[in-house]
Amino acid sequence: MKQTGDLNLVKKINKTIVLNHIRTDSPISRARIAEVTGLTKATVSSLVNELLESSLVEEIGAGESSGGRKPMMLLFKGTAGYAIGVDLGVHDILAVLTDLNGAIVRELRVQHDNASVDAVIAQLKAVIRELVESAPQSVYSVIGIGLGVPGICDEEGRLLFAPNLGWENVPLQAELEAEFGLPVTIDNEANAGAVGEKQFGAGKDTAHLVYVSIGMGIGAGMIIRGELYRGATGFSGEIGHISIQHDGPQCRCGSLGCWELYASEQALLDQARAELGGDSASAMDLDGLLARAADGEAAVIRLFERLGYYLGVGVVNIINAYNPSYIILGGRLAKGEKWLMKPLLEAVERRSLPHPRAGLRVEFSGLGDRSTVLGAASFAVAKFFASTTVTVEA
Amino acid sequence: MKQTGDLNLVKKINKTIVLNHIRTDSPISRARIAEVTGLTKATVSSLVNELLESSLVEEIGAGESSGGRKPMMLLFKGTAGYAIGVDLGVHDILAVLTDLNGAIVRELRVQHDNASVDAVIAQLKAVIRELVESAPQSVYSVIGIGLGVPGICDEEGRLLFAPNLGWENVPLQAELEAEFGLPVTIDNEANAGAVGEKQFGAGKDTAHLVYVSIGMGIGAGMIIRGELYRGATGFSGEIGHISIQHDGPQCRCGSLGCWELYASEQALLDQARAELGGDSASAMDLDGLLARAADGEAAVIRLFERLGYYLGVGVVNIINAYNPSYIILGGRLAKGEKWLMKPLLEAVERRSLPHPRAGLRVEFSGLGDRSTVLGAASFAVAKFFASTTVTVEA
DNA sequence: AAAGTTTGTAAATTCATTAAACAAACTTAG
DNA sequence: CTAAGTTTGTTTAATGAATTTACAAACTTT
Repeated sequence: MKQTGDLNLVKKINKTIVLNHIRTDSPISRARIAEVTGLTKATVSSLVNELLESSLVEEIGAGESSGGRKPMMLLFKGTAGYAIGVDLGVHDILAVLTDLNGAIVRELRVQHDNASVDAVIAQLKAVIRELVESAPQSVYSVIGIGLGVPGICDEEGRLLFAPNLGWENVPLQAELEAEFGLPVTIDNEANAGAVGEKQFGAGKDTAHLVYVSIGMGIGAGMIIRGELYRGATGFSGEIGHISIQHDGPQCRCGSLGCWELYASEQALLDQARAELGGDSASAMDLDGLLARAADGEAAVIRLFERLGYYLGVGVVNIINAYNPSYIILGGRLAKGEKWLMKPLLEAVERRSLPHPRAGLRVEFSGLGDRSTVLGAASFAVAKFFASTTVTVEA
Repeated sequence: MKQTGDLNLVKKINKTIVLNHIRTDSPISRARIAEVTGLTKATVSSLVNELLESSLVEEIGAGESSGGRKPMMLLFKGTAGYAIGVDLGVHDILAVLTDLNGAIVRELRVQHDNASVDAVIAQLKAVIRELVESAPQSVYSVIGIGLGVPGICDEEGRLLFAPNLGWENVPLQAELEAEFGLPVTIDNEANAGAVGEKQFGAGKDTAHLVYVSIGMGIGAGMIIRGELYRGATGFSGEIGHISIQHDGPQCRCGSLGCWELYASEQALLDQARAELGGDSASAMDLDGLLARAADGEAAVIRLFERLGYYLGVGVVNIINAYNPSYIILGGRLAKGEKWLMKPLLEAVERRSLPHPRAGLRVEFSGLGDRSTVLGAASFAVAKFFASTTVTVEA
């Protein structure tokens, strides 16, 4: 149902606007906020005072005058609370404690051998517990936990299916909420990564971006009209299973010629085994191949370059169908950027339609492997603010 | 910029809610509107009275009592104004006059031979003129014109590129606005078709649907969160140029193995020419082939069935990437539904991921070739209401 | 030092919603 | 057929957030 309007809603809307301006354009004065928002100075004053009282905003002293009274500059108080973001990987857990601005305060990485679901969950809880306990004193303390997982989730935060972990139907959200008594948000790691890039990466001012996570498989998170798009039932973004060869090899998903059979880490390893031969197993994992490419081994470099081409083929499909303004490539394979980028961009240049391509940026993530944790943390922050903020599009 | 809140906004929001309830649930009483919206009876009364004054709503007499005073039933007055929707095809123009409910009042079809851009525009104007002049007397008379075109448009309503018409850079919107002095909205025919299906087809209650228009090429209109998604720069939906064979035949777009090389009307005709041979040209257009298939000619039926398979391959890509709840197939090739549907659904069943497929419907359009005109007309209606209506999501 | 600017607050006004009360119109039970 | 209860829709007063207008404070410029 659509929400009805009343005075309370009006106040929420305007408070949100004021707060968001302080969050993005700080330091800023009351007068300047009034000017850019169209609200009157009196209204802004009143709302700012409430924000000051709730400790979400602070005054940091007078700013430069432009020929009159000096303005009192306002700052969003990121340290009024803290959020926890977790990236549950296939072999490791990366977790961060961030402030409300998304600035990382503390970071923990631990390996896990996925001996059992319970064992990993126990490790997960231990890591989160440590971050919760190390959070600085603050007004709101830890406001929530966000989690990115390598699989698909339903709306109740159950991890339905995570092929690379071998997990099915794990009620992670309920488990963690019971353990910590904090709001927990769970989503696919690609979705979290997309949000991370949108909030903290080069995609900051981008309403339509696609984050492609290239690991053992390929997944995507899509930001549409500034918001994460989850599909009708929450399962969008399985672009690894777009077929780029309709009569190609069988994929475990049941289809033929899926993109990730050509352009994922798994594909790279399979190709390396088939074509390089005779090498030790240890040199045949991703890091081994990256090292050999860095050593200048031509056959390995050719493997990466062909992978770059295949990545390009799939990226072209994204461009023509979605017309995003930014495509960000992340995940473990991003480490091969040096050899992947050129053939990828060549394929994009040659094969995508000119109109959707115009103005498009295609880049590897600048956040490295932190897109997902940061996105996950920002889920928690978003949930914290969601109860008190509303917006209306013009 | 986000819109600020004031009392005026509150009123707009609530008026929109009340009007939309009357539009969708009529006949309905004031008391019932208050009950379902959560607004007080007093507020509803006041807003309804304004709607009555603006002639958008009418009272149609007392309804059934359930043990008290009889309710006065309200109806949306669809005949308070009229809209014009036009589908500019490659060989013909289909235009309708609808009331504000989208009910077709009059329909015109004319052929055009595309002798020149100006000649077609002249025909277009003549058709629209006739519909404008035949519109019944009403409070708001004709409120706008919507146009679906076989090509891509920019935000100023210029038809940038229409390969099958051979047009480039035609400022259609400006031309028509100057001619008729009415608001004109122009968009791709697939986008208009998607809106038509969403408003008037089987996709009524669907927030996420994809309309696939299969003609000489293949295009898509995507409804996301109940709204048409146009991409970052307005060029989304070119799914005909998703490659389903990365090393396949050259497409005129520059890529290889594009879906529409396998699954469009053009593809069918090409395949028929290559494989059937020795037939008269007249039996080689779509209608000819449909007739031959209807006659039971096995070779032709096999052609349609193979096309159905290829359609299925592309539909699977849509399912895995978007996770829509409804995929509607329209366009000229929809006439071949009888032979296309089975292999298409088989491919979907076998190749798409179970989670995104769950609950999905894949159907040929029930609106026939009217999806686009109806959607175009509803652009005009939407624009008419846009100035006075606002909504906020819960 | 005087004049002009800019910032931020204060007081009075506006206006759409809500809450409460009520009149009108109707059904039903005895 | 009357009295009681229900439902509809309007009226009235209260609420509260934004706006308008005015103004004091603080600063720069001439």
